Amino acid sequence: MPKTTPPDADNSAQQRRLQMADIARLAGVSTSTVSRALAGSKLVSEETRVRIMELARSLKYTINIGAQNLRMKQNRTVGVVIPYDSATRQHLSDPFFLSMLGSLADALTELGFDMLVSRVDAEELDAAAAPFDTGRVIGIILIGQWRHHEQLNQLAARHVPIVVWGAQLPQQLYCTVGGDNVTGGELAAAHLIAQGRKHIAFFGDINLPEVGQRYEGQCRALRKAGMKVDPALQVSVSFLPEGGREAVQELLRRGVPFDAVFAGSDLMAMTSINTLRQHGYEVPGQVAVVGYDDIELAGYFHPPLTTVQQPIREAGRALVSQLLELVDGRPAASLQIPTQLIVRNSSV
Amino acid sequence: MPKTTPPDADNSAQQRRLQMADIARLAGVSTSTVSRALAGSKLVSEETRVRIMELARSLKYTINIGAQNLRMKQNRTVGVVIPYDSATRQHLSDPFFLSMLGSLADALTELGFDMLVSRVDAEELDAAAAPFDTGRVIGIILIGQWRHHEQLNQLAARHVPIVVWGAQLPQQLYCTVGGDNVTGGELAAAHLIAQGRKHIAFFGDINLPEVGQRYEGQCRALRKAGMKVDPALQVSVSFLPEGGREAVQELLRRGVPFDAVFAGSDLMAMTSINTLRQHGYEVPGQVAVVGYDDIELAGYFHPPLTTVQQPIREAGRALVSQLLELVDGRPAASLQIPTQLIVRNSSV
DNA sequence: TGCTCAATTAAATGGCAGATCAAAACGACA
DNA sequence: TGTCGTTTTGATCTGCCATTTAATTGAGCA
Repeated sequence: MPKTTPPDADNSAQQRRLQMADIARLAGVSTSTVSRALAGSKLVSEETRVRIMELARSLKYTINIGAQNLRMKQNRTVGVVIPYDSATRQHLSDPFFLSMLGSLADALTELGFDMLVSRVDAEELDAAAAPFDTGRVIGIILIGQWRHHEQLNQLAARHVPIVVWGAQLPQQLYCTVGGDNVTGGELAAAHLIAQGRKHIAFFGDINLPEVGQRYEGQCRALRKAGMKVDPALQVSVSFLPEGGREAVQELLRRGVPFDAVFAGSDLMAMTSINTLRQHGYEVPGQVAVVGYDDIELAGYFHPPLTTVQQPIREAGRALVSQLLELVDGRPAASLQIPTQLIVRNSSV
Repeated sequence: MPKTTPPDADNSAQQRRLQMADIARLAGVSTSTVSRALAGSKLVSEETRVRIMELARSLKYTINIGAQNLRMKQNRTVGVVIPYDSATRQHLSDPFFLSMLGSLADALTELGFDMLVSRVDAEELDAAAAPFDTGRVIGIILIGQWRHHEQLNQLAARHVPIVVWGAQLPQQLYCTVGGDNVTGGELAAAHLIAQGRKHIAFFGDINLPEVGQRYEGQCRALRKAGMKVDPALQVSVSFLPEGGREAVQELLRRGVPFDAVFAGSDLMAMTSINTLRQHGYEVPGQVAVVGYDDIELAGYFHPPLTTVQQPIREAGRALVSQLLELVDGRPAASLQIPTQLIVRNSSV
């Protein structure tokens, strides 16, 4: 090959990103001065600082964060990891998780942090730490604990700063932030009992810590009311949208009488209602239904859905603040955020 | 506990991130060799490469991506920006946008890219380029064009690699990927006409490019059927969930007879149906309703919603591939992805 | 002239990659 | 045994883009 690519004039000229040295040259000062000026240091005179800042703004110059991070050994990016179930391919689809993502985005933006989102196979949660291991983020917020308690413990043992949205469990080394699922479940069931319902079914996979606690809450409410817990009324189904349909069908197959359903998520409640209707049941007339999460659509559903509201806004903030504690090397206690029953028409 | 934390030098030792030099020392080789080994260069023997890689893995060492990016002038992070309307505070809430986020996450993950998510005030779209200007991402995908055509043009003129989800507009300097809104609207309206509906209302802010095109599609279908377009049947309301309710109320106030509604989004269709029902209208008996987007819940609504399906999966992939074209300095044509009418019960 | 204080600069640093050159190990072959 | 060639590794130095420390300059003042 006689010639290689043109030496300079090429596309580098048209596109090369400005760097501090360029600003320095154009301003007739050294890079040190530019650096200090842009950082607002008192070591430069007011006059030159203003001059440099204006020049930078007019040229749309911004400091290269990567280089800055390298030099300062700091970083203002937080990793948000959403595990997905490789078996069911349950992706970023449940509206609740997506709302949580939004809430985190708000909380992080407010504090000037960036949000690096990634999805990992729930079976290989080790990979969740990758953005941390490679130095891209200062810590990880994981949405959805599922049943991977052990793997999460391992991450925490490795000193990966990580905060998990989910339930508190015994022997837990990592920090969780979650709603008060037991109370939430109790509120929901107590409400149904107060409405005179006698046979309250529970839909949801009670092996998942959060769902299990909600069921525990229901059982507590039943006991308090002097009613007995009937295992035949508990149907374990996945979190997938079809879950509701499957649960209703399974319940009908069992032939157990029921007059109320407490579903582990709003999505499940909605599909349950639809399926119940297809089978000729009236909601709430014959079967009262209560969901969980209070996703945005809950109020717009037909009938408007009674549900336990998850404190999304506070959750986002709490997750972030606990993570920052960990990042700073302080211990971060797990938090439980109060939940609230929102009564709408699906249960009264 | 009598003793405080163990004495020796170590939480610095335990906490300091390993770097290449450490691995080199532990492996008894030079950093050059480590670098070459981890990069898979042929200049190291198979044997030492394996040895070094195993050592690295056992120590959970990973190359510092920031430093690597700086050195190699490369980067595998893409920015995804969601504008929000500061007036209405419409946040990351419409399920459609959230699904899009999920789809992008998939498409990017598949190609080994990271996703940096941020939200910016729609009135200050300049800020959308910040993650690019600061070198954190190689380009920007913007979800939601709204009415900020001009600002987007400016960004493109600045050579910010940016791809926008939205409608193609005249004199557009930036690349868009979007559904075929005109055809989508036409399909929806033609379907309603075929069902014998005579007075089809349209709900949605037609100043938004995408919505405007959907309305245009409806008008085209009407004209083709020899029906005339009645402006009184077009109700401009925001994309907020309450939009549906407001639109129904406004339409009733106008006193125009109608027997069908084509709503600009599924969310709006759902709230419209609810409001119609409250006012004593049967859906689809008296009023047929068609939505737009085919969000996950559409099929689980009551009645299951007829809607125009947005090609989310393809959209995510297309957005990414066009962005990568731009990043590589090639021009990227705007794309329109075909849409499809999903007929369910709300309209038949 | 000597000295202090403020403003600025030169130079080192951060963690890694790549290029170059030198050194060493190894085998082959005369 | 000595020479040559090949393969593998080491040492060094520079560049990426910024920050920071120590050094330098200039002005003001006794």
